Amino acid sequence: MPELPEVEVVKKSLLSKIIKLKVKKVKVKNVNLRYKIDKKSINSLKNKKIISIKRISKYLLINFSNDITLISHLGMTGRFYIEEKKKILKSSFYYNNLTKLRKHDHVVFIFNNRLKIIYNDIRKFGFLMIAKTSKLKNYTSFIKLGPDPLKNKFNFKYFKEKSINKKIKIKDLLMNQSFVSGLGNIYVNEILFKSKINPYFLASNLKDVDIKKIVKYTKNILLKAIKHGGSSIKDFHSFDGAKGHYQEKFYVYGKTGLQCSSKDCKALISKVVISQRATFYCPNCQK
DNA sequence: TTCTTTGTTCCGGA
DNA sequence: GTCCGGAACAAAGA
Repeated sequence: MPELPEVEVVKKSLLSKIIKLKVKKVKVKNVNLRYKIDKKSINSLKNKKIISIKRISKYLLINFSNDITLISHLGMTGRFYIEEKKKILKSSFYYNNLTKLRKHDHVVFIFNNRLKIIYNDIRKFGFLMIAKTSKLKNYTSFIKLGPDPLKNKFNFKYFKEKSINKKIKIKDLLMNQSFVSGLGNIYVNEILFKSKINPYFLASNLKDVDIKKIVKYTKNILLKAIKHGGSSIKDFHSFDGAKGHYQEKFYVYGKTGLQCSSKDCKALISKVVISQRATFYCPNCQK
């Protein structure tokens, strides 16, 4: 389930492989993702060069020449993978052969050096969309996003001001993308565990010291996850098929009934549901 | 067949 | 008008 660290890892992989390449062809096998793919607009990528690749929250932005940007959100199970040329094939065969596609491959981008990038999405909750680079700031999904948790703007002062009147559970606040953008269920569970705060605790009741801990561990955990290539649970693999390894560092996510990892704590990790999301915590450490 | 999974949006009540 | 909780939605696998 791609959250900020996973999207950042995908961004870095894409940067290392396709920056400055030119699109030779786009093949759309299935238009029915979260939002229907507009074939005409996605075909406008043909002969355009990749200028830069960025991440906003959990969105991936691939900027092409001629003011075109491909916006992508991986949803639950979206991923990009790479297929490099293995042997010399007749180009007509190479560019048209779709028989080798795997199940749930939906879109194939073929570049001028014959490299292929394939978008695969089992649940089809992700999407690909074309926008004008110069108009990205007007894109409605971006307008309401809160600060990126890794940026300086996400700090104690911001958190305090925004949470002081929020009579909602701290877990719900961290999950709210207009408060801070990029966190998802997995990392919020982990952040609250490290901060020793109960997920049900009301945001307005947090003490300064609690807020400082949350801000610190948010950045800390995300950076560590990025360093480990993200978390490969369910369907996330990085670009070249390699898995991320941060899931091996989880303290509470998916650890129901296992002993808490804190020193000298014998409590078992609880699983409850908050806002229809699985929530894991240590009832002893997170009071 | 039913349940689980996630981010986002919408609706109703306070 | 604002805030908050809950439900709905997308699709597929176990």
